[in-house]
Amino acid sequence: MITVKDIANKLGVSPSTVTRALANSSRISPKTKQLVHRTAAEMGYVPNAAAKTMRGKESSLIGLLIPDIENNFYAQIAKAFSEVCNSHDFQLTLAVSDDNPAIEERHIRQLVAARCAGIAIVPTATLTQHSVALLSSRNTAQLIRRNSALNTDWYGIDDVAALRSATNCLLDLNHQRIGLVCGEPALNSGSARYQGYLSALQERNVPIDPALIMRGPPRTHFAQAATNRLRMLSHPPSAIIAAGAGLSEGMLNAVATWSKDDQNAFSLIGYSDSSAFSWWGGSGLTAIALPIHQIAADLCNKLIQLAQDKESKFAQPEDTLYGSHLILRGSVRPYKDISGSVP
Amino acid sequence: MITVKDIANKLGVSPSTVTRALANSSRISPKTKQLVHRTAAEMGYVPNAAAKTMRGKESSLIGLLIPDIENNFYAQIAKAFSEVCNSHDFQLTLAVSDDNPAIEERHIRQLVAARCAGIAIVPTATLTQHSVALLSSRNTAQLIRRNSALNTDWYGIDDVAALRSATNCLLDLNHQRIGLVCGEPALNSGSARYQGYLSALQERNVPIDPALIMRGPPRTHFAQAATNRLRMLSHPPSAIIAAGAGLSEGMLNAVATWSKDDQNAFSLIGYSDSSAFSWWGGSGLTAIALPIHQIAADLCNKLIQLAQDKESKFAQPEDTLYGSHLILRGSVRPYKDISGSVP
DNA sequence: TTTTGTAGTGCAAACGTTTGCACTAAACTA
DNA sequence: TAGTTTAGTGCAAACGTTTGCACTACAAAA
Repeated sequence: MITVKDIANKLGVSPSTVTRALANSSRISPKTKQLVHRTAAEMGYVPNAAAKTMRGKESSLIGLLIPDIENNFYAQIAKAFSEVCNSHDFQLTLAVSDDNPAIEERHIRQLVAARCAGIAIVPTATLTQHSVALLSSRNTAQLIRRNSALNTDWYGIDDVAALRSATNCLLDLNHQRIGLVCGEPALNSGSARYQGYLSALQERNVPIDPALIMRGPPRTHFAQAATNRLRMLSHPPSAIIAAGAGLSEGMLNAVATWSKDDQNAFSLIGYSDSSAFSWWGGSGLTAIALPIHQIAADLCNKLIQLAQDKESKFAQPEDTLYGSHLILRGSVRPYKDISGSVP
Repeated sequence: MITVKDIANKLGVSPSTVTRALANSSRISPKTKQLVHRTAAEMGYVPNAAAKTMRGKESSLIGLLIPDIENNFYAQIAKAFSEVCNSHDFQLTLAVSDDNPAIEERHIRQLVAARCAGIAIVPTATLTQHSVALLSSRNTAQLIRRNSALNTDWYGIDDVAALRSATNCLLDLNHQRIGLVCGEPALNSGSARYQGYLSALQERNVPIDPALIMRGPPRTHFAQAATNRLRMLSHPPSAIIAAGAGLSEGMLNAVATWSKDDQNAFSLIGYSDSSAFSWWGGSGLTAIALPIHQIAADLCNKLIQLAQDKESKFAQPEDTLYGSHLILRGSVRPYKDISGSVP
């Protein structure tokens, strides 16, 4: 591989002149600059990022650590990061934790070893102590989920409002028994969504049936099982809300195995809209739509800004909340009592 | 940040002893090893990957360059890469080209600058000359698409067979006019899929109507427009095959805007199965299923192996083909002539 | 006792880039 | 003319890790 030294030798100048010319320093004569640039291009010079990192203390890598990449929600985040990184000449490293704290720690160690300029993380509910320690002195920000052990910026959704509006939508259509598939209490996102659901019911004095509330790990598998359990209840709900991106996937996987009649017996609401939801079931899946691209892009920009501004590094961490809105599709229908007790 | 030198100073030994101890060299006494390991952990030492790269000539990064990440097909690839990289202590850097050769070149330059141990690429149809030159001396492999300007291994699908079987499936159900939404001729994948379609028709002596064949860039937008054009034909097809992952997305986006009657008037086949396809339209989308996780994992393993075995580096590039199978769902129905000309 | 072997450790160089400082030569200023 | 500035360039050190070579003890062999 060609190095600055090779270019310098070929041109009979010193390596420093070459670097400065390539960096467009004002202290190099225009002729020299042009010559260096041309020669570098001719020789196929590509700077060595590792060497640059060595001197500068930090690489131009931005780390993104997410639980899943197959889920469209996280894919959208990755897309936004890719775009922002590219436009600022940073490079994206993707790490997938599969919601496993051990794998997560492994990835964090790698990201720190790479001296990433910034790290964005959707943390698991139970970050290991090592993970916390590794991240503590680095430029880090949390996305969607917020782990209080991490003293960082957080970019998230106003989930209380999001779930309240989803629940209200169903209440407006006379649903009274609304199933909720939700993240476990250890997840702040799960708790906020749960609170939103609860408060909507309470405001209307609708009785709360704990049997309708399924809380567990934010995984597809759990949601699939939970959704099937809701269906099998002796007194089942008439509607189900999946309060998470992975959970929505699980819910839909479950429903896909049901009979047509059963499918029609439940109104459904998913979390984080995706284009696949508009195809769903012929009439589409009603879903909570999030400005997720915007959130991810904002966060990525913030990380890059923090990496570049040495001063702003000592600012207090802030929380940034984003709103959401409901997209109504065919999966939500007005409740009709089929028991016959009321005309 | 803690360095080996810091550990060495604290212990009163030399940096080389520390490195060797951490690397479990047989030439270090067990006591020293244990001491060093403990001290390193206590001090929170995390090795500097850049320094390691400097010495070793190569980083432990694996670059993955794909056209899109929101499409489930590519997300599955990224997932497989993430898993394999993690299990071999490599790190994944993700680059999204959006099928734009200029962005692609930019990313390639970054990947080369990072001295990636291996680069996997789903190339655009028209790689720039610079891109080709940058990749020429690096450990590279192509995935799915194959650009002949790149003299590398290729891991792809037997697309002729895949499209032949999809087309035959429709012919078996008496469809005669089958629309094809396909990648442009400059893409080898597009050409192979086109050939598969053609050969199936020819083998049964079914007339080929060029109006039914839409070839263009492998983008969602193109496919959406093309699908809408097929519907508007004065003599429209009774079935449509989307011969690409992005193209399937476009086709479904188009169909989602149609009337229920029109939706039922067309049998549909998508490319690269995903869980969302099983939800599609209530009865599911028939699709060509690919062992994409396996393909991506195999390729990633190969890249890592090549990066580690110095000898195998000079082997001739090979093509590896994978089979596919059709998953039948409700979107494909037998053809019924509704013109009334035949009973 | 001398020689040979070996276990354990240290020294120093190298990887490629950047940058503070020093230097030269030419162009000004007084 | 002598002193001062300025433009342009070079020298050398530093970043953190690894590794070939050299070195010191001490043990085993002759």
